[in-house]
Amino acid sequence: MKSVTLKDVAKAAGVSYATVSRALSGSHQIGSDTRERIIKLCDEMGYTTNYVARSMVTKRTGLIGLVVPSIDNQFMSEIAYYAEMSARGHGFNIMLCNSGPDLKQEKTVVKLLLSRQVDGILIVPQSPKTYENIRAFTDQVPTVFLSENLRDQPQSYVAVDNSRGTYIGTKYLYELGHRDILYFGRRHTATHQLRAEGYIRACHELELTPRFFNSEFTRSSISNGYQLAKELFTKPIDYTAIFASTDSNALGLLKAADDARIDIPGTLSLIGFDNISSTALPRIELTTVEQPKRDMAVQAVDMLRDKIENGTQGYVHQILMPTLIKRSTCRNLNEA
Amino acid sequence: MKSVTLKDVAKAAGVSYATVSRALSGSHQIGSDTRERIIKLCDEMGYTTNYVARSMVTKRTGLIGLVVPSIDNQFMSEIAYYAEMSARGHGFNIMLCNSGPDLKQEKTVVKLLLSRQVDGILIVPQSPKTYENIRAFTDQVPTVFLSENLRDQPQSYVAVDNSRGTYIGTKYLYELGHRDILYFGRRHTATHQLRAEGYIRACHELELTPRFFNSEFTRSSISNGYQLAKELFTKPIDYTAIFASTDSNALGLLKAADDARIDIPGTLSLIGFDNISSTALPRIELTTVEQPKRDMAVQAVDMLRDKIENGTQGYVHQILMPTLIKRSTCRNLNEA
DNA sequence: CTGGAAATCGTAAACGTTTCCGCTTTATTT
DNA sequence: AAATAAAGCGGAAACGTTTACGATTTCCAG
Repeated sequence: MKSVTLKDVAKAAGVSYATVSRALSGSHQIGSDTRERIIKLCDEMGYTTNYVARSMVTKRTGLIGLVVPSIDNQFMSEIAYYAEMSARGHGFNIMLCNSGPDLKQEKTVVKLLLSRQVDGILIVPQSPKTYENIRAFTDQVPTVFLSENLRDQPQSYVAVDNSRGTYIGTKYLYELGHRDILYFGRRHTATHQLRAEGYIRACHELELTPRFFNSEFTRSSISNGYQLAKELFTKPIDYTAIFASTDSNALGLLKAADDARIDIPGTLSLIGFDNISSTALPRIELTTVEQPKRDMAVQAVDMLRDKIENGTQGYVHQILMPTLIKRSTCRNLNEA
Repeated sequence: MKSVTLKDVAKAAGVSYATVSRALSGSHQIGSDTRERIIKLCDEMGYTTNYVARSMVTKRTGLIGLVVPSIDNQFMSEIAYYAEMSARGHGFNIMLCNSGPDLKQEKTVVKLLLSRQVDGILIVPQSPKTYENIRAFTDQVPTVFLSENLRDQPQSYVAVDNSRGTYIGTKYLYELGHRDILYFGRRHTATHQLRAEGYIRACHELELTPRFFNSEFTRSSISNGYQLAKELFTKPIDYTAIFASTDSNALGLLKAADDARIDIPGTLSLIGFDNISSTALPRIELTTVEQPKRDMAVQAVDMLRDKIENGTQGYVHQILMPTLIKRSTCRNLNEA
């Protein structure tokens, strides 16, 4: 269990431990012959540098805190995957925290991460209130958000262009011949306001009348979508397509549609938003608008690295383009 | 950016910084009046203890390395969720690493975690070779595996009883009237050998003849399952049920069955293994054998905590019971 | 009133690095 | 050949804690 330290290899090499440190760090304050000798000795003795001791003096841990509402969520786990890969490629490690359902826990974990001396924090906010919830800490450590929920806040974030996502989605439905499109799902957070906005904008351009069926749910989940759709389908269906605010909602609606024997896409077309991996599954094949999760993650860590390594001040809003993923839940009315 | 240290609050309180440390740590070596005064002062000044400095002296980081092949994988992200929750509840934080597709990267991240001075490692191996791949490190830090791949190795692990899982699954199919059951998928890793074993054992008990359709794939994925099933369905179907070695394989087979217009469960019943969350989706509703991911995760961190905090030597194999999740892909032949 | 135990607090060492400073030795310049 | 620069290395401080040890004070029993 006792690991070998700089002192140990210094003694073995007959040099001071400062020299060993220099040999490892690639400093040019050292002769190339002694460097090689020391490096060889190091892995002979199985030396590995102690990051926590290094952190003590360098004031940098090489740690990035990743806080997500819950990692068992396809969107977040994909983000986490790419973020970790990219971060590690640049010498950073990820400390993972679930911020859980309530703001208290979210605050707790970012406090914890500060105690852990992380160099930066990557956070997908659990609610629009997240910003004020952790505002006290965001000036203590570089932070970038993964959400468009903070439009008017002096915080860095990267996100898809939510508005454009719904915009291109409804345009696509229009091209397919749909003239009565219902927007289904959440509307009351900033992100979802933007999505609704893009839908409205497209409607106006195409001279369609926007129609909403809203939920008061604070969380998009399949079961919430299911419940809401159950309610929706008690009423007559006087529309040919539905734009669901999230894939989860769309999946819930799909289930309710099956219950009600409503054929999708036969009698009703459906499009979602996010392109979580479940949407590609057989028998689902949901047409949807993709959030470029990979790009989001790597751009977020790039942004964070810039803040950390260059001490960049100020904030930047990085908006990524959504793309349409055409699958099997939208019917082309023109080919009738 | 400059944070307040023990010294700062000591100066403000007019005591030595050892006293402040004692006040925070709940030591009895201090008067209750001064303790309260100091504690109040601490959060007035916004003091938070520096974990890396503490780690220097205590030789404990309170960090657990979690290495998974890839976190964007429903099984692993669920494990990660419960592991993080449980770990944090006990004062530990999770350092997340994707071990990627190759053994080299797995070894690299484990080495990295050692440098990071983690107190323990939780690892879901990416291959049966993982054990020898990282054997050099497992005696340097408490390690527990999340896999039944190491039966004969002196390593701690927690896993489902894979053999029992397929055993109860095929018994269930039998009860439903199935007499010709094909086992579909992988067979050549220890885990999958065990699954095949349970199937064979049940077959013998029930006087059925075990039949296999094997893949040489080293990884269970939907697309691999799809390809394999494509091949399978070129031949005549002289069985009434299929036991897929993993849910992923089952999902791929489902797609191939749809392609081939084979009705599931109408003409063919299907059962999977793992109960990844996708299996519960509408239009999928896969009957499957569940791995108790939550229990696995918390038991794994319990085991790890025991090793860390009590220095427990030796190894323990914790086998958890699988449960059958009855959904909609198995037809009851008795109700014909 | 006194002796000693208990309570409270300060001093200092230690953890394993990195890095500044200065010393010696070698190489370069005029 | 002498003066100067540069290269290579050691010494020591510093990072912010915890904790063993020792010193001082308080308190109560005898």
